[in-house]
Amino acid sequence: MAFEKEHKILDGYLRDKGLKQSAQRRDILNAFLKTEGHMTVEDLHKIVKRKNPSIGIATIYRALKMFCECGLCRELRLGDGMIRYEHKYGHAHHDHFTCLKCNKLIEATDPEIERLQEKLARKMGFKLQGHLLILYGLCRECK
Amino acid sequence: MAFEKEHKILDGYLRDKGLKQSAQRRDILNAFLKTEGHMTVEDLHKIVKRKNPSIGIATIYRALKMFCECGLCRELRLGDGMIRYEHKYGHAHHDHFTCLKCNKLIEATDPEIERLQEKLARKMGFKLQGHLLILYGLCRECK
DNA sequence: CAACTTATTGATAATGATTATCAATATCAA
DNA sequence: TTGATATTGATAATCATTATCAATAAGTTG
Repeated sequence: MAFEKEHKILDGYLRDKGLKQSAQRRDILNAFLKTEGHMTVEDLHKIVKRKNPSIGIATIYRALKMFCECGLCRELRLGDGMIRYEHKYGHAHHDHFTCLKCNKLIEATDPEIERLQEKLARKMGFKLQGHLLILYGLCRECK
Repeated sequence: MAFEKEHKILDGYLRDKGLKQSAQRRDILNAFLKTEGHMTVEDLHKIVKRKNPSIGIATIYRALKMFCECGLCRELRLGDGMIRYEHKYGHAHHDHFTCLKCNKLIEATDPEIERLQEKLARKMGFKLQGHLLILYGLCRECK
């Protein structure tokens, strides 16, 4: 299954916090890492169930929250009432474009936009720590 | 109370859709318009209650949804689990900056960023119809 | 290895914002 | 004035997420 680096990050986090390991959490991490895209908790629950049918959904919630805390995962609130999760470790920062017709979600970045955000924040006297940018519209296929 | 223009917009919308007027909705619109900032449904409910103590919260939900449909109001999902509402009519487009310490919410815009978003979307083959940009960090007072 | 402390798990109850339902009432056109 | 129908307010339903809790597993210490 590999993913040694990611497991090492999780293990380091557990050690730092004095927490314990568990087979369930390892299974969830593997399923999370091998699944590309922007998962919902329910999506991941279904996937992990194939390997461990008795896993509870509360455990998925708990694990994803922990993965976010140790930098393996990023939370994504697109305004559809569900939190989505994507890989963070080893992935450059990016924003998102969602198609209003087919609901496709695509990653997008522009370093120039990032730079201007910094500049705007500075101009207003703020210390920028992060941002959320979602572009809405019609994708190539739907427009 | 004035706000003639905004009431005219609402009335036109009602006429177009074959809907009826109501004193409650007019009260809600006045309360909405006279309140600056980024209101939550509950905020507005409290305010309207001062004039009409028997107004139900469901009516506030319904009215705000309608105000959004006719362009008087904009919905704002900041990821804190509640939808916030702000004036849209007569207000230039703007994005938001939220302070992670004091939760202050401030409006911000940069026409250059807007332009680059258009460009980025075009480059990816998308037709841009809107965007959501929230900057997170520490404000002048908290940093 | 055994005993003990404590984190984890899975089931399920609780939460909380929003939506749907419904009978009573208000609006508006004929 | 009447009839059709939109609106209202109360409240039940929904649904994603969180909290609770007893049972179990992990890891530490003697």
